[in-house]
Amino acid sequence: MLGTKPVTLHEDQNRDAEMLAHNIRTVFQQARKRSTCPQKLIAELLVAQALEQKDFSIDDLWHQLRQQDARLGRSTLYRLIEILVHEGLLDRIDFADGTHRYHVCANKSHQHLTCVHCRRFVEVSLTLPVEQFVNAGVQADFALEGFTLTLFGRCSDCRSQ
Amino acid sequence: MLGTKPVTLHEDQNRDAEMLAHNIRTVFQQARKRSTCPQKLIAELLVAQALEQKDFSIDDLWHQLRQQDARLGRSTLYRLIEILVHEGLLDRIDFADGTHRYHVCANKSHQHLTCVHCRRFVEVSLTLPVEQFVNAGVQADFALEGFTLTLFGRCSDCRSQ
DNA sequence: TTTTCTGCAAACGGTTTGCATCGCT
DNA sequence: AGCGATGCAAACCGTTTGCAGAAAA
Repeated sequence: MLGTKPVTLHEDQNRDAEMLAHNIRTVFQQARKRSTCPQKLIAELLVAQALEQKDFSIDDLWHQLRQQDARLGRSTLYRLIEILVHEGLLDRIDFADGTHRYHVCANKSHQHLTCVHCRRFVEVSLTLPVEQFVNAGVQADFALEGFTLTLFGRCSDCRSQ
Repeated sequence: MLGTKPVTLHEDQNRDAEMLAHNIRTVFQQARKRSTCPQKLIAELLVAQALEQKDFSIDDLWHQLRQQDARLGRSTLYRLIEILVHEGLLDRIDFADGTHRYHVCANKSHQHLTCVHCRRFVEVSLTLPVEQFVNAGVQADFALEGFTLTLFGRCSDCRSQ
């Protein structure tokens, strides 16, 4: 497996990472009047998370951030994360038990496949009958603004247990 | 508007209500060894909610139940609701801000249209490319067990504000 | 220096838990 | 009578808030 990936993959990843970093910085600048150390640390950490395609809880982030700055407060993290979620850079997945995890948005589709057992999830890309959605909105007298599709299943690891 | 509905509608509603009441009773009997007053009150209330096609929070239920039995405890309500959610008779809709409301399941599709402003929601029935979902599951090595589709929009009341 | 943002600690709100009591069976 | 379910109150846990102090501009 290793070595079979073309070199351009790394270049693409770098480009994506730079773009994401830029987007995060921009959103922070729009929302706040001063750029600070916590903002920088969070942006860096999220870029790393995005590269690894990992999802995370607030607590995960906080523990990692603490390793860089032991004084960074939970409330700051909540405040900054809220901004990013609101601006659509982070996506929040709610689980049936009321917990939730975040991940960096690769695109705006919000289509996920999540494991009902270990809760890991992957993004999927499906072709959906969006017109039908809009029609359903019209019939119920709703102006449609978006949608979320979550597929539930059991991943191979959790099936074999 | 009133009086235009055919008589059969009422008959259907009664039939649905009886079926639902029966289902709830059955689920309680499976899960618990004794049938009690709180179980009965909750079953009755849920049937009423289903007929009115209303969604509700735990707190809504609790306040209504209190009117019938002032001693009914919150924890009992949580415990019994959990059983019904687990058995699929109640569906829980999570909102982006971490709150959630419940409603009695009309079917197993879990397709909703929710207002981003007032959070009211209606059930919709769409024809979705389920095969595609299964394929996506196969590709990610997940055994698909179900899915949830939520459409977000703004209802007419909230648009005019 | 001014004003914004942060970190702390306390408050908050919904949910769960331990336990004595109630009430089905 | 026996034991399962309930009601109460306290614990819990993730999140939010108020405020004094730190640090951008």
